[in-house]
Amino acid sequence: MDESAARTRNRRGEGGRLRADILAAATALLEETGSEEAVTLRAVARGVGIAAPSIYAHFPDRTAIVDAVVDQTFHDFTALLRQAVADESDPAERLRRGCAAYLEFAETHPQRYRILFDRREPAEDDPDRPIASIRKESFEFLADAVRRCADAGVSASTDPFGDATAIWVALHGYATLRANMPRFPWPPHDATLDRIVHGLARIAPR
Amino acid sequence: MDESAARTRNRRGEGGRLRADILAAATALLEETGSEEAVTLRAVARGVGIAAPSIYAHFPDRTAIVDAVVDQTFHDFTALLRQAVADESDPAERLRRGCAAYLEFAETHPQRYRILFDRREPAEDDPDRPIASIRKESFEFLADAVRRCADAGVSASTDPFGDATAIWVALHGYATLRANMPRFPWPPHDATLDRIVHGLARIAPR
DNA sequence: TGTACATCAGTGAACGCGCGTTCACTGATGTAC
DNA sequence: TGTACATCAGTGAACGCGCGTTCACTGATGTAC
Repeated sequence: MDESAARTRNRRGEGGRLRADILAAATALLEETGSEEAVTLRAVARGVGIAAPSIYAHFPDRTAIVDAVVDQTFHDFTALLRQAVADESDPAERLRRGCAAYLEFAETHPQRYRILFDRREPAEDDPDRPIASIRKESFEFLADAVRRCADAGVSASTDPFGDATAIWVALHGYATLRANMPRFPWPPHDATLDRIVHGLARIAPR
Repeated sequence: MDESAARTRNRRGEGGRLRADILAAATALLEETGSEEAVTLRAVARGVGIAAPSIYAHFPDRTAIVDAVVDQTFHDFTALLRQAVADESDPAERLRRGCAAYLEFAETHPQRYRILFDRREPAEDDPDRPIASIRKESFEFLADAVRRCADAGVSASTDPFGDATAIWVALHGYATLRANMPRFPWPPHDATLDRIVHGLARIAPR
């Protein structure tokens, strides 16, 4: 996203590259301004260094750009979660790592995290872009981790689904409040994570 | 907020009544649309049934309207919290009632709750409108309740501040996720409240 | 190897819209005499 | 009790702005012959 550089035209057959540039500019704009409304078609075009109408070759309208950012973000988010727990067989550590990765993503990309979870979902899901299912999927990830702890006897949970829900809301609340209140005297990251994992997943402290 | 009714002009000396009407319209607009950006000066004027410039007699600019809604909301919120725990001497029940009131406000006025906690605070607080202090104050309310539990020996907490923080983020996460995901299979309200109060405030189940 | 041409990536000007804000104003209401 | 007048609550028209979107276009790039 270099606004001043004169963009060199893509070669034939490489027009698709502009799509990636548009997406990158939109993502940067969202992350910088912290506002979905700031991601205007014209602002994105300025970010890429192209004329506004050029975007229409790659996206049907403004909302499609934002939607694409959401899709990309969801992909990045779940990939990070999956990667964080890969190769971890100890169920308690697995849960902890998953939670830590969740918070890490939210801290590294606060606005992209917001766009995933901080908007109200529609009464009925668009079959093409089921935001509710997307959210539920990342929740299921958590529920699975708690279930493993319960199955292994590491957690005293009698209701993994309910406990996973509690963990989820705590993670979400921590992620958003922490981003919104940088000057609050937050306890150390690890201490809060401990509270959440031990207190809510009913795992005894190590 | 009746858009069609022809508004009868306020009598002399009662011009201030329009201020209240503007505030009410702005609040209704925010609560209906769920978007701060939707609270435009012109939309508010339409809601009240007046010409847009009439607002300038009562508010210096658009942001002042939103600020006034925030101030009013903060007042309503803390008043509800205070009232919820008045006359309750049992510390555990006091904490529980405080948490329940917190969630109740967020559920009844989801968008007004959002406007309090779901925006990033500025790097430095405006001395006239210290949003950080406002938030901290409602948090202190929670910290005080946890402290009372610890002092009374009802809670096993060794760090009331840290535990109150954990409760706070869980309440906030629950409030916002619940509002954003009406179709998620939420466990019963009471069960989640129990998890939060018992698991995070370290109070043994009754 | 040269050239005419189709294709593709991207542009510039223009549109109508709603916005925040300003300005000069209007007309009902109350008050002084 | 009547009337002139100041005040107050609120208006209508206009401004410049950035927006999303449309339209006809341009000019470089590759290709067919």
